[in-house]
Amino acid sequence: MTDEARLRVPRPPSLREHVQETVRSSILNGEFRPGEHLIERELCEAMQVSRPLLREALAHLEARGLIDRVPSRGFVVATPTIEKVQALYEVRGAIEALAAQYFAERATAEDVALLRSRLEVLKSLSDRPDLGRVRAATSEFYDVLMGRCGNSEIRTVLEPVLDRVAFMRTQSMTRPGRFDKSVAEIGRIVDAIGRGDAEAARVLSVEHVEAAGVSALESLRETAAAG
Amino acid sequence: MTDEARLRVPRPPSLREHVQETVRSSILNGEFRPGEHLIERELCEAMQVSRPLLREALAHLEARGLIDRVPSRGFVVATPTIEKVQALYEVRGAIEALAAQYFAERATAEDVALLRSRLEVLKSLSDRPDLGRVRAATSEFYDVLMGRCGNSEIRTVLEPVLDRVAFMRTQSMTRPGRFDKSVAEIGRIVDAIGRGDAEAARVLSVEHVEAAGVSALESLRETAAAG
DNA sequence: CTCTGTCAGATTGTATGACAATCTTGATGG
DNA sequence: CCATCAAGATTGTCATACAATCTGACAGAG
Repeated sequence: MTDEARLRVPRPPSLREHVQETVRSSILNGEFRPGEHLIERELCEAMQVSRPLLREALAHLEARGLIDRVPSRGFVVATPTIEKVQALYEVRGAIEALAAQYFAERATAEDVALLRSRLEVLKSLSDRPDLGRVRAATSEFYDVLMGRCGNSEIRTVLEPVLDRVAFMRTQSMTRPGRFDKSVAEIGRIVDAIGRGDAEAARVLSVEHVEAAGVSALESLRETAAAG
Repeated sequence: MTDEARLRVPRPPSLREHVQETVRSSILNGEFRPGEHLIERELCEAMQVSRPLLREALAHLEARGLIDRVPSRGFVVATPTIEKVQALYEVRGAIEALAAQYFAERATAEDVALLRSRLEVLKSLSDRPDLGRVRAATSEFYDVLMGRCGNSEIRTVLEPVLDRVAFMRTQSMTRPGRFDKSVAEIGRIVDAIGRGDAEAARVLSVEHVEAAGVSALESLRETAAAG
């Protein structure tokens, strides 16, 4: 396995993969709004790819829950209802707690140091919270947490969940004080991990995601009321 | 939402959906073995559908982790390694525990009664464990557990995980005594749910899936050693 | 006899164009 | 203003095509 990974020659990402990531990131950063109808011909022209290829990519994104298929109408960007967001945050809490717990139990000192360094990046952004930077730093933190917690499947399960609440997350991060609180909570989780206190890491993670969920639901209700 | 669900007129499953389910069930019941190469032209001919349509279906299954894409070689049925199965059972435990916990906290008496009836079906199979019947009954039990636990997203997250260990599960169920033990464990979970003891339901679920994982890994090691 | 290079065949990756079924929209007429 | 209908847009699906790449076999070199 080590050899396999080390000797692998990097392949250029396939065209389909590229299409998929393009649509995905367009949704994640809000370029395509929830409920928006994705018109295949338009996307094909914009990206200069064939319709079968685009539809393959969309099928992939549909399976991940990022878009919905409406019969005879095609694909629309998934709309987060209150119930769905609530449910997603509950699931996210359980899985993230598992990741934190395993990280505390299984990670090496080097892994913990890396996690700490990602946390430092987040902390350094507290002064001037640039949305793009915050997203990138958060994503890198999760990369380490999911990638080195000793359970390779947590990533495959958690990633779609994070994608589906990504838009909520950036919205709730802009709420006054939420970002600092969030970083502080994550700091306590990392501290628990550093102590090797898996149970504390687990509980703190559940609480952290719960708080994040409350914040996300608040901003969702606001925008729903405003719209 | 209630209206939406109640008023929906049943649509015939689209062709693509049908293709997808056909390939999926062929993998789940072991007709396509792990590692097997899926040749597109053959599948197209067998199902009498076009290649773009088949590839859409395969893209969907790839996103769910049931098949892997090998560059320039196409799709192969995902191979469960020891590490992956271990990791999947850990994740499954966390999510299933969440479902059981919420079921205990949120379900109505009617829901609990329905869950109990599904359990009775499982118990009734203890005498003569027919593999097909066991699978069907287990799947129906999970349908109720996931569908009525008060969190609609648990299903979307747990289902792919269950799919990916489906083959392991049927294998480990045939181990002497495992099925009866499994049913007994599930019985204790349902009892806890019936008492409204969410914490017990959670812990018992984690333990149940842990035991199931041990059994699955044992049979995986055996077949690995035999092959 | 083993290794290496090469070539044909098989298979994927991707594109084009097409057409019926269905939905939406706007116009028409009451 | 409302109901009806026709035109246009869009999806669902197909057949076909072709270059790039992989596989396996075969031939030649050491």
